[in-house]
Amino acid sequence: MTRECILRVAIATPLRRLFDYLPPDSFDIKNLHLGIRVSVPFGRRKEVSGIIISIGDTSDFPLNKLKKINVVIDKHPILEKKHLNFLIWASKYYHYPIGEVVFSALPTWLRKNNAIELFRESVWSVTEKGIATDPNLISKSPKQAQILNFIQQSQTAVNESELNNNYPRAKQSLLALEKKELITKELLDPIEPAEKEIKINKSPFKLNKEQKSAIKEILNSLESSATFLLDGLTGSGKTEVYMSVMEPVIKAGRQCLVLLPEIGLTPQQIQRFKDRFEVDIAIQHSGLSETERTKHWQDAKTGKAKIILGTRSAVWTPLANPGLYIIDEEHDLSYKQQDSFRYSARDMLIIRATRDKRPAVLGSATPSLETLHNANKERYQHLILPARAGEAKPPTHRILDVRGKKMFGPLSQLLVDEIRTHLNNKNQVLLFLNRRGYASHLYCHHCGWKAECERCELPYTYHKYNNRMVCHHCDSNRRSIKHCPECEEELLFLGHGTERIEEVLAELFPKAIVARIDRDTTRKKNAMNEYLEKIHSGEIDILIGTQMLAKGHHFPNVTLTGIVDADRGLFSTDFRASERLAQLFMQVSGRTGRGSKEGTVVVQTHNPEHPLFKQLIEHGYNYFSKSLLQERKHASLPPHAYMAFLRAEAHNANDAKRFINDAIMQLNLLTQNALQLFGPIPALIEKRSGRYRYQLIIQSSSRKSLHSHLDQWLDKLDEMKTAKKVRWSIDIDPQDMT
DNA sequence: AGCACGCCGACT
DNA sequence: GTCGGCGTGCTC
Repeated sequence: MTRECILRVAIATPLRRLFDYLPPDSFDIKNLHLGIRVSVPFGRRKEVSGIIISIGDTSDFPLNKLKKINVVIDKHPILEKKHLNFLIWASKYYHYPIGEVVFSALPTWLRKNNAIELFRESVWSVTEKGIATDPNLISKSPKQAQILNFIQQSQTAVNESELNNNYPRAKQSLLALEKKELITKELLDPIEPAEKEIKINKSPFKLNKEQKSAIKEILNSLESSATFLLDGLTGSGKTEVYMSVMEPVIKAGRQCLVLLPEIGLTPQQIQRFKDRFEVDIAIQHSGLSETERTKHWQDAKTGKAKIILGTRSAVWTPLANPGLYIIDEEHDLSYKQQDSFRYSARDMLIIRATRDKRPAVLGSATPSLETLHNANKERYQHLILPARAGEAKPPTHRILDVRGKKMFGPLSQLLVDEIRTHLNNKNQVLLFLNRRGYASHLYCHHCGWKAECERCELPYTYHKYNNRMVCHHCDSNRRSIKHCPECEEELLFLGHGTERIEEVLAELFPKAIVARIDRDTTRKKNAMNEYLEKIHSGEIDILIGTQMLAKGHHFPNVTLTGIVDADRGLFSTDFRASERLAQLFMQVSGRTGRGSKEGTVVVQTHNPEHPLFKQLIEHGYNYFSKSLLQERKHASLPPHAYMAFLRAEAHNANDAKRFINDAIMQLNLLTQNALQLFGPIPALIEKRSGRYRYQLIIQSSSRKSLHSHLDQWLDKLDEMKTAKKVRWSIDIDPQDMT
């Protein structure tokens, strides 16, 4: 019997399985390795890219029906075995199709069929015709003229990345010039550059005792897979600890993967790392061009880059020589992908570190309950940084009971008086309201008509600056109306947004310079940075902001922070709402006051007796989180239980409900009712973009029993008739009920 | 997800 | 008569 060579290939398709292929004719089997990309025929498609996941000599599929691989694309694995195994693990853990997972770990450029093995940088030089051409004669296109001039002036060929840095979106102009035969392109050989000398600059800060001892603890574990929770307020010097630990790791030739929240990966933050470490830094950022991203990805894979800095998806970047894994603000929601492949970058980072026998450091001032639970169980080492001596004093908190008090729109008389005092003392004020726009509802007092988004059946938010009604759930918007379409009476506003505060302040404090910072005012590219500069220079008196202002920034001249509406989220049906509110409360409180200036945080509420405020203010986040963990324990909720959601959406609510009910039946058959099931329950926002959404909560006290039957169950779901009418997905360790 | 096959409505 | 609508079925 001849031994067949069967290649099991992952293909980017929603099917949760591998596909078996035969090697191409007259191909030396020795050159086939795991992690190599191949082009294969797939269904009716002739050329689809896949990655070899395993090689064997048997197939469950009839041998005579196996197809042959068209072309082997790579000589060397594009994903190393170790990394591939990690991806396979992730695919199994999240019960998500292996092909999708494996391909999501590649930069888009390499996901496609014929991409070359190593990214080769383009260099441009002038042709003879180009030398003879006066750039000023290309008068129609000033940009082309500038670029041609630049290349002419250069002694040698110019790197495309340099041109891109000097001239944003230079590519088009380059191609145009190439077409005119004025310049020509060459591809640089991917020569391994001589190992760059590692230069690390001194920290401008002096470390305190706690920082030093935290650094020592982590450094003692560099060869182990210990996980650390670095627990410290903003301004307690977490980043200094990260950098101090990175230093010896990089000196030893190892790499550091650093994850930051989506809004934390700012140019300033990147610069901080660049100032300290003069080494290759690979940045994984959505703002980068595809070629740059591919280049950074490859620098990480070859080990050239010593630091990999990125948001959620950077957790999939391959590393040649991992040394340390860091995740800042580990509680941040942006680390959980909320669609398609719903992974948690924090959890994946810890798994990677463990598999690599390298330490992971999770930083946060307001750790998630999951992480605190693990720290309490001593699975993680809890390192606490107190606020810096001589720096920010903890702010004073005050609850403003606004029941029955005079209101100026969203602001109470009490708050207005506070603002006035602080402005008179030449200090800045920050007002926090997590709602954009002018009014959250637009309704008719006469007949009760409400302006609603038809697709979501939720009220439109009125935005005054552009006179539009915007659905904050699906982003659809339309021109606003003044009069009721039913009875022609004038429409009224209900509920306040940041725009409204701006308006009220303009009346009450006509001389104060007010800046409103939300997604509407920072849409333009550099707007946020311009605002930040003005705030730091003291040009601005009052800042109004949404969530955007709650994280990452620090405003030393702000002495008063007002939480305008603390009541929202106090009584939500989502069991995580109070955790979130507490985190937000702490984050907002941590924005202010440094040095001599003391900060005050005031909270406007109609529920001054609520234990959340009392516990947070009197005992702090740590104490509060302990009592939350107790509650979760009594209620058997995460982290004291393990959860998965089956989510389904359909145009017809009954289709979604019927699907969930069928799914429940199937699961109970498989597990003999061993799992706790709750459903079908409508999603927090039941209808979104025209689809009704229902979910099934699957819960168990054991992770193993939760996962053990899911694969079989999902196969059953694929076959169900009712599944055809819905879009469904599985969410492991779900983070919110939306 | 793609992609093709297939069976019914309004048009060059 | 055909172009094209999106239901259904399949992918080694």
